[in-house]
Amino acid sequence: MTNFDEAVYEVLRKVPRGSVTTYKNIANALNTKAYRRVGTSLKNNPYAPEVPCHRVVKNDGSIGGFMGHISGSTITKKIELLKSEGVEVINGKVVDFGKICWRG
DNA sequence: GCGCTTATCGCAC
DNA sequence: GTGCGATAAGCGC
Repeated sequence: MTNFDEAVYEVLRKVPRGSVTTYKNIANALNTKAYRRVGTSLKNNPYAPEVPCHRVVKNDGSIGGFMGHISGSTITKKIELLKSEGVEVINGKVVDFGKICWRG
């Protein structure tokens, strides 16, 4: 896999609606440890609707979002979308995260 | 229990 | 060749 990004998108696309995954989970799926690279690749997000970067959260269930820029423009709106899918996000954290945590 | 530091991997400059 | 970045885990206080 030359394109790390593409691999991330592919894995993320496998995540079913109403579930969330973590950077570590994706990195693990890719058999790598570049947790940070995963998010950075999601930042590019050329497959916006197909690669829901908002569906990816930290290993703790917190959105993390953008080094703390969350409240303002990026993730916040998408959180509402997540709630529409069945993923409830409160205070920037996924509810029942450990239950909807998707794992390959 | 909370906070800070170190470790890790790939990509861009 | 060096630095940086949507994290993670460990150690310290």
